[in-house]
Amino acid sequence: MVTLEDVAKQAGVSLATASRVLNGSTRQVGAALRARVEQAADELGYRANIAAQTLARGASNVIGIVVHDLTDPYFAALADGAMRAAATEGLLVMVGTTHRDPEQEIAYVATLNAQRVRAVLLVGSRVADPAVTGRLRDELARYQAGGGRAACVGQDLLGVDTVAPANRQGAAELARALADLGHTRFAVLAGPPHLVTAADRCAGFVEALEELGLPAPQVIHGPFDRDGGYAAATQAGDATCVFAVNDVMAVGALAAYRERGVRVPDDVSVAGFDDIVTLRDHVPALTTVRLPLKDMGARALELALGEGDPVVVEQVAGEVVLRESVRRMT
Amino acid sequence: MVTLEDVAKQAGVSLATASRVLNGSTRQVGAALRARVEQAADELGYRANIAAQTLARGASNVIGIVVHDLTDPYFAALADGAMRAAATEGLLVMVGTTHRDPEQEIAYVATLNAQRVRAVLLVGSRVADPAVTGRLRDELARYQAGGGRAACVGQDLLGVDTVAPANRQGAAELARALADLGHTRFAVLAGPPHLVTAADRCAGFVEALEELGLPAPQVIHGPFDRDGGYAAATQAGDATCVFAVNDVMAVGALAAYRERGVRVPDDVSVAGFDDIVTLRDHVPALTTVRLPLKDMGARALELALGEGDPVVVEQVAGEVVLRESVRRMT
DNA sequence: GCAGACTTGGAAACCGCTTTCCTGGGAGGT
DNA sequence: ACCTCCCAGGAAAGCGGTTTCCAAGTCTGC
Repeated sequence: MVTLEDVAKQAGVSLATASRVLNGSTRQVGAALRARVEQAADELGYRANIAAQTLARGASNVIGIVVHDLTDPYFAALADGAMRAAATEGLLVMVGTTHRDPEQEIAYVATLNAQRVRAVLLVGSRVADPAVTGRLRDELARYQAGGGRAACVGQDLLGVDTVAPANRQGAAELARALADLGHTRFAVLAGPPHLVTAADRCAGFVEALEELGLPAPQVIHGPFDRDGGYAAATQAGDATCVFAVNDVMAVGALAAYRERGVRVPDDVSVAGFDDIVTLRDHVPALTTVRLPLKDMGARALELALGEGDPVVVEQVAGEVVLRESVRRMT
Repeated sequence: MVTLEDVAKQAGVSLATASRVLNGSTRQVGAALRARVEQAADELGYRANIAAQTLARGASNVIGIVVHDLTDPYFAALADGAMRAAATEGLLVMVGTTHRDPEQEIAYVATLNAQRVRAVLLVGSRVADPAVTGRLRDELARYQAGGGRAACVGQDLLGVDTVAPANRQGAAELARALADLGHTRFAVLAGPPHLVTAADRCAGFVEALEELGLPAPQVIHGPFDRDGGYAAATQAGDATCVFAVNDVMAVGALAAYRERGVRVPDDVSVAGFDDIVTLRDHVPALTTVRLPLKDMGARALELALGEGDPVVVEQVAGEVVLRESVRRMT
């Protein structure tokens, strides 16, 4: 590989001058030398070694993003938002997928720490297990002790800047909207009990129904994905309206109903949560709670990059979007 | 940050010994010292500085993946496949999204080169513009001249190892399958004319029809995305069967028909290409050509990591999947 | 009990770049 | 004309590791 020294030699200047010309500096370099250096670099096809720069400068321009699964459009949208924001800041992005394995998440934070990345973004829902969360917090603390910055999208469980969707409120609003339509018997496809996002959405929904004086819904736990929604839907009893705690599960539920000849929304209404863009053409169109995922990703990056010493927790409100997957009763 | 020197000092050993204990080496270290070093590292919370390691070792364990758009499930699946493969190799992944801007793609390759990444994967369709492709090739050549490895998923345009979906054949098979169902009047929602993937799929389809002695289809160009499919569908004439060159466009087309009250497949049949997983619950279920996207991503990484000096180009066959979005005529 | 072969630990060179510090020369002030 | 100040250019000291090369010790075999 061509090094800066090669360029300097070819241009007949010192290393320092070559560095100042090519890799940015506050110092001026005379026009003549500048031209010679640039020409030499061009002829030789010089590319600065970023590892060396990072080492010398003591700061890198890489950020790390940790998500569960890139093929899940929810994470893809969040990651995309963060990546676009990173690009405008001239930052490079390292992406890690954990496939929901907390150990992987911890390992990834350690690695990003080793990379001395400028910031790390933890995206997605975490389990409430204090042992695992504790170790993740330790690893993050270690990273932050070394000057690293971190932010997270999801719950405020980690003691870092957080962009938190207002899961409880969103679910509660949805519940009220559905009750407004005349529904009284509900089921919740609630996802895993220990997953905080899922639990919050479920709780918000249940509480809102309680406040309205409606009977408690049937709560069915299961995996947080499409197949989980599918399976849970087959267990739902005589509810007139089913709330899946995320859109992907709702789609699974719709598939289950379709296969069994249960008409949506005629026989049963279905609602989800997130408003995944890829699903906007789904039939029937899904009633859901819209979250501004891209903005949330971008905002998380902003928080991570910011100086703010006190830990910031931003609630992001969702917006209930009624579509054809629910019907008015009576 | 805690450095190796801090650890060595705390353990009362030399830098060399500490390095050998903590960061892997062929050399043995005595059990007593080893234990002291490990304890010191643990107490101090030492994390090796990867930038320094990369510099010293002259090799990094990072690979770069360049995709157009992570929120497009096609790229997400490909990237996911590659990332899973990378994880099993213990490699870190740097992901860049270009949003279809060729300049960004070139810039990203330059940056990955500067990072001295082990390999770079270019994923996705490229435009046929020789000027742009030439510059990308130059940048890649420069990278490879420095010992870098590259592979690409898409067309064999770059002179690097390539995993290429058999677009022509897949489209041709699809055409024959549709003709078998009795269709004779076709339209192709063909995407941008200069996009090689789109052009190949269109050409394969058109040629197959020609071979069958059927009339040439109406070819409608437009963007390669959902809205492109939507717009193109509104321009389709009296075809009984519409082929969108990718699934996302097909979904757009289905949306357009739905809005206009055109029934699919009763009034018109629709087929796509890719078999995007997220769309498997779409209604009506989409007839398409299945591509093993995850495997392709993984395979591309394998090729990039491999030693093989001669450039490998692997064709990956697609499989026609007939679903309810098409009907039998007669 | 001793020469020679292996091991183990440490000193120091090196990876490629940034940046501080120093030097010499030209500009500006009086 | 002299002195100061400023600025462009270069030498060299890091940044945090790895690895080569030595030296000293430990084992073996006879």
